[in-house]
Amino acid sequence: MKPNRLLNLYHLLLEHFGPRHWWPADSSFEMIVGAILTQNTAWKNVEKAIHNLKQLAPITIDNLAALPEATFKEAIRPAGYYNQKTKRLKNLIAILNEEYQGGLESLFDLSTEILRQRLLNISGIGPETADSIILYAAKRPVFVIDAYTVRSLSRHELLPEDCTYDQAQEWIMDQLPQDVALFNEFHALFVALGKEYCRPQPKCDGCPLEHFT
DNA sequence: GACCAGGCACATC
DNA sequence: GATGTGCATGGT
Repeated sequence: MKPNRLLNLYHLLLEHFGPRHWWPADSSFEMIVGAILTQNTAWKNVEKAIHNLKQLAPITIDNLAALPEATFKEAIRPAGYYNQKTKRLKNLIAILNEEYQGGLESLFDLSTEILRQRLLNISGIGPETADSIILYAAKRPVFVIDAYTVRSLSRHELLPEDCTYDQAQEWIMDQLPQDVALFNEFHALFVALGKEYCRPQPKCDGCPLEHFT
C-alpha cells in the first residue's frame, strides 16, 4: 500500500461525514470518565450517565471522590456494568490522589511511552482506553484502535480480520504523519463509518468506501 | 426476543 | 499464548 492511500481514505471519510468534533467533554478528567464509561457501551447511554453525574456536582476528581459509592453507582447505571465501572473509576481516582497529587498534570508530563505504560498498569484501563486518554486528553499522536476500525479495514481487505490491537495500530501509524488532529479526526470517522455502514449485520450497504481501491 | 454497543479482567487449558 | 466467560443497561 502506498503511503498516501490511507490518507485518501481519510479524506473520503471526512468529505462524507464532516468533522466529528471529538472528544465531547468539558475537561480532560471528564473525557477520561467518559472513556471508561463507554467501554463496550453505546455512547448514548454514557451521555445519560454523565448527565446524572453533573446533576450531582461538576465532574472533578475531588467531587467524584467525595460521592458515596451507592450514589455513584446509581448515577452511572444507564451506562451498564455499573459495579465494574464504579470500581474502575474509584480506583483510578485513588491512584491520581495517591500518586499524582490529585491531578492530571504530573501524569500528562510523562513521555508518551511511559504514560501509556502507567495507564495500562491501572486496572480497568486497557489499550483502547489508554490510547483514547493519550490522544484525546493528553493530546499526543497515538492512533486509537477499536472494533469498528478493524472491522472496516478488514472488510475492505486492508487488514486481516483477526489482527491484534497492536498490529492494527502499527499498520496505521506507519502510514500516516504523526499528527494529533489527524489521528483525532480519523478515529472518530472510523466510528462514524462503523456505526452507519459497517455493522456486524447487515454488512456494508451504501458504504462510502464501496468503490475505494 | 435476539443482537449489538466507542472493552477489560480473570479463569482455565 | 490462545480461548472462554462475566459484567448490565438501553436501542434497534
